[in-house]
Amino acid sequence: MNDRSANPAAPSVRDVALEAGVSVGTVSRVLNNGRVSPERRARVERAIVTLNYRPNALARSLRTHQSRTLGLVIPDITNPFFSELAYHVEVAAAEAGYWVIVGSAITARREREYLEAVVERRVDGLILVPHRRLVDHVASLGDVPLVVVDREIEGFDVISSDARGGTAACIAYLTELGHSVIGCVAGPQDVLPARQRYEQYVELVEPLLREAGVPVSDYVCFGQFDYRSGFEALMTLAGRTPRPTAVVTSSDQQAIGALRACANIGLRVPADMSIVGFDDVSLAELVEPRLTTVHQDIESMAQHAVQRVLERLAMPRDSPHTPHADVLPTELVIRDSCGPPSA
Amino acid sequence: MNDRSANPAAPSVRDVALEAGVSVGTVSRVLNNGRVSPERRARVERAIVTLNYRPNALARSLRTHQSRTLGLVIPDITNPFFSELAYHVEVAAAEAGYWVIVGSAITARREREYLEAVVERRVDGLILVPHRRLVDHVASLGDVPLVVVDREIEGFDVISSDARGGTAACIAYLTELGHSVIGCVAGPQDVLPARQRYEQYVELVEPLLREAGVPVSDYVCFGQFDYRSGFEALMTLAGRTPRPTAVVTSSDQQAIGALRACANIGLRVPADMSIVGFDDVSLAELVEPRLTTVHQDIESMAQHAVQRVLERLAMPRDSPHTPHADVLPTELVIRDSCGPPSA
DNA sequence: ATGAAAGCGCTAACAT
DNA sequence: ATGTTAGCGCTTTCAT
Repeated sequence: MNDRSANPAAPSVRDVALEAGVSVGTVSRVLNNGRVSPERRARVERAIVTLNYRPNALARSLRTHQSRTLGLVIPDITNPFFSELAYHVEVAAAEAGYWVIVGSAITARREREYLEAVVERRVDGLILVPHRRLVDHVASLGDVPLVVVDREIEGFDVISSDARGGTAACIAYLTELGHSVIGCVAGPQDVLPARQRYEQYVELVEPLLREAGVPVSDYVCFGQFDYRSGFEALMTLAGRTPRPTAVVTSSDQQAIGALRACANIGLRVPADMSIVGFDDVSLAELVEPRLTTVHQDIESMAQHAVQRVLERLAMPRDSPHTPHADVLPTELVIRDSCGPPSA
Repeated sequence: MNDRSANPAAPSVRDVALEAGVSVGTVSRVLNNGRVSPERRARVERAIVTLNYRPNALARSLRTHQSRTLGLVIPDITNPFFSELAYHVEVAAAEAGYWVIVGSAITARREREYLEAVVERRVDGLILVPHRRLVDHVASLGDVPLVVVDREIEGFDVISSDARGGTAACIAYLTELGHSVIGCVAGPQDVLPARQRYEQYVELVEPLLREAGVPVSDYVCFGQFDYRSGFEALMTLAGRTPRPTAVVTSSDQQAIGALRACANIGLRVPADMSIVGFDDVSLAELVEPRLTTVHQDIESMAQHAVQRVLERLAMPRDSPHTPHADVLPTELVIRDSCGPPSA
């Protein structure tokens, strides 16, 4: 290892002690608000300023077995849902005196690497939005307190929001408006909330479609959560006969992609086509038309996640615990992208 | 400190050595690909698996004086420009075998805290997008290699993109289209690229406006980089007489906010109003109409930043170095939000 | 209240 | 090639 990369001048407790004319123990005590006479405390503090001393968090954590750091591993920091989650997790953690290391794990392999890196860094706890359901590698992580957000892993605490309820609210709203031929842009089915949204859709819409004599399967397109999937799905759905008059999606990004597709093929929203999103990211009310969507309280999810992980970390490791599941309420936000069918 | 929060069972090199019947030195050597006989190597590797051992990165860094970690401190992870930057920095760093800790510092105070935390964690280098120009606290950080992105701090390496050139290209394009009364949504003037965009605008548009007998100051609105500022600015600008037929902005988010405002007051884009963005975040081509904007190569900025910081970190600390400034080219991407003035 | 000293988990220099 | 050991910078007994 190249030792030149060490900061040659970084002062240590020892240097501070020397400068202040006290022992290292005393320096450590002022650093940690221990009992120190005012006179010596002042001397130490002066020395700290003089030397521009900064405690080495590595050494400190090594000694105390805690880092006051949480790890957050998400699939894609570029996705507004996750970047907002990251933001709120940071804020909630900071409030409790914790830092967070976030890792954006675009692939499952990368996720595994991140998880390991973060554990090797001895974070005190872990918040994870895993890629898929079956994450065997979490088991090998040791007994770091871990909470899963927006997904589900057997045996761990999970924080999610009420996907079924949200979807049901969408469908109810649309049928009330007069729609019956309702399409669905579904998300990846190995992701829990996407599956729930899909299942709830089928449960509610299949009867309607059967009445019209068409198979539900023709009115569902599976894809990712991204814009492109929404775009492509809408192109497909718009080709069905009878053409759906409304489409529910699994993310705002899909919905915005669908909006784009409508614009491209001359379908007016909502006159010719109603679109409903999912998530209510801040962009939702800035597109044209403003998106009717299902609001997920990301801030609250973040707060619950941090609280749970801190809770786990405060209890003895071997204490028995049943995993806890928090399902946060979800709410339909009505804006401009839905209306009665024009036919 | 509460010792219960330590992982009680986390095995150490010593445990592995015991299990494998070798010395700690040998274990360390297999961990670091040193010379070890195949036979003992195998024994150690087996022990590692058996114990589910993970090296303690803290102890390792403490000993070697390097963490193979970079710190990235940005103003707001929620802003797509920065989240894309974060993503690409992570990728570029990973390629070189480095991890990155990202901190989203919404306030200047928070920025200072992050910078300190990250230095205390002994990151090998730092990439920073500072809040304001005058960041006295970076000086007190010690001599960590630091590169500044998209801003400028005296004495440090900086990576930026050609804001002036980008703005000039917008204006040229608009005048070619026939516009002369061009408004401007400016960004915070203590942020370098925002100031450059503004200055370039004034330089180019003031002569045009003077001809029309109106003061430029009436055609500029200052704000943040966010949607709301763009929205509000456009509302103001649309009230001027003569009404501008085109507006240049300082970010895509501003531009999207402006698009919204146009929709609200019944201004068609681009027929009644041309809008040009800045940044070309992935969202730009997904709004309706698709945004004509100035493309910044975020990926390239990220790569340059990582490369520079790695470079600094490889050279001896006391070696003389003139700060380097990389200004990356910028490019006008023509999509649908601009057209000739209809009047 | 303070100093001396042990030790957190690891690597690297030194012996062998 | 392998074992032994000092020490990275810190906190925390244990004496005093």
